[in-house]
Amino acid sequence: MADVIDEIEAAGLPVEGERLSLGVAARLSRYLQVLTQARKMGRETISSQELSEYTHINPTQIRRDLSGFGKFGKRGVGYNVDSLVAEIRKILRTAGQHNIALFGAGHLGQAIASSAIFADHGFQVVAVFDVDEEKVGTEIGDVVVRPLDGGLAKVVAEEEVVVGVLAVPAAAAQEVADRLVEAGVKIIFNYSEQLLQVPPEVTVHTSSPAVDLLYALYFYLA
Amino acid sequence: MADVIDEIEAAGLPVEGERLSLGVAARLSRYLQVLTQARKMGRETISSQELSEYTHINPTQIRRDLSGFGKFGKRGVGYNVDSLVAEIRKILRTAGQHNIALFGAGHLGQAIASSAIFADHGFQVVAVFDVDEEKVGTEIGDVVVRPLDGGLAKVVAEEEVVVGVLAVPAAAAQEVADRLVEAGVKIIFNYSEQLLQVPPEVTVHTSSPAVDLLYALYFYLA
DNA sequence: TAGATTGTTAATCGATTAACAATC
DNA sequence: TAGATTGTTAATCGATTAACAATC
Repeated sequence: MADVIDEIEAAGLPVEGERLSLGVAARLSRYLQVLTQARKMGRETISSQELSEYTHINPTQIRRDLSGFGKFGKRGVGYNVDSLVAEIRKILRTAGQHNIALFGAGHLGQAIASSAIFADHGFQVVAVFDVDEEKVGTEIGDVVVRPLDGGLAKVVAEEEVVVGVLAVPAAAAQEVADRLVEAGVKIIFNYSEQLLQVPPEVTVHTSSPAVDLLYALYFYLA
Repeated sequence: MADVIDEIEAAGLPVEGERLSLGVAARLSRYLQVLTQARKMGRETISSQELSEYTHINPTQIRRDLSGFGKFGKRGVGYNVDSLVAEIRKILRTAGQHNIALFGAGHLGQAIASSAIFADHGFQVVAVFDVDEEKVGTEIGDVVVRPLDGGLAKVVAEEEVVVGVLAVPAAAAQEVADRLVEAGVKIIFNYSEQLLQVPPEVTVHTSSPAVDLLYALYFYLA
């Protein structure tokens, strides 16, 4: 049996139950976003060619990624949007609901809280924190803004928060990160420019639109 | 001479004047962001190990990327932050100033306009457009909000706008994209969830924080 | 049937990694 | 000198691409 798995792996194909490679997981996430949006637009099927146009990922790569997990497409037609969404969610094991705590109720925080993009992928903002006393007590979405020291650890535990999103000024980001680490949060999403220091078991994702722009510009200018 | 270049290329090293590979350009952009921030924090040198912690890119990969363009580091010490910023900007040919037009003066638009992240990398918001008549005429940063049909093509030409940033609702994104294409803008940065249709010479970058989150979550849950 | 698109192969290219001498 | 970190090699692994038979 181990021989068979070795053989499958040698062929470069993903194995059920195995951890996905970084690249495959990243690409599947991108397919999922396009599919989710295509579904909203009423699309029933989509081809690897179209997925490629929206993700800038090679169509052969897309077919290869997907065919590793099953025969999801129909030749001559493409992939059924609904069923492919379900399949990828199964593969990524993110079919459920995940709770987020948001820090910062300024423009960025309000933009995030009111964006559909998190909700579309099963993320729900269950708590918002801000240091500004004028903002504390106001409502964002249907969540009341709490003071920063308003029982963060308790909220994380009770609401099963798995992700902390930082939409605070750079100067405040490290302190909030420290509190999140202390409360046991393992994933931090950093929208500030601040470089964060965290223990190795915590993952920080820094969102950097300007970096993407530099990169796009290079190919435009060159 | 061509033989020498062939040999260098065969060794996998970048050649002066050649177009960078997608991967190298993307990674250099990320190094640049971390270096920019490290400089703000008063750091004078940084090691490949530290760059790796902030970018999640392998330290050997980082040294390899950089050594392809010159010997920028000091053994036992690391890289000088200031000079490495200058070197990478030279390599990416993005040392200059680039102008942006922003669409949408809501929470997201205001967050973008007031963020330091674009400014840090030489991008300047030179015009803001919005359909909302109440917002038209107000100031964001030091730019007055214009009506959406307020001479977009003229602004693009006169202010040398190279990038259009969409911070509008999904329903409005395609129309703005069409107008940008018509005005000759070749790079569109899309913060809405909308999948945009554009001609092949135009590049769309869709910023998708939720996608990054899905991806991070996969490794946390698995 | 004709056209389109998947699933898959095979060949190439670029990324990743460990290891270590060179050297600050 | 001792410790740290670069620059570079070599070996492996994963991504990319073209091509095309299978089949809807």
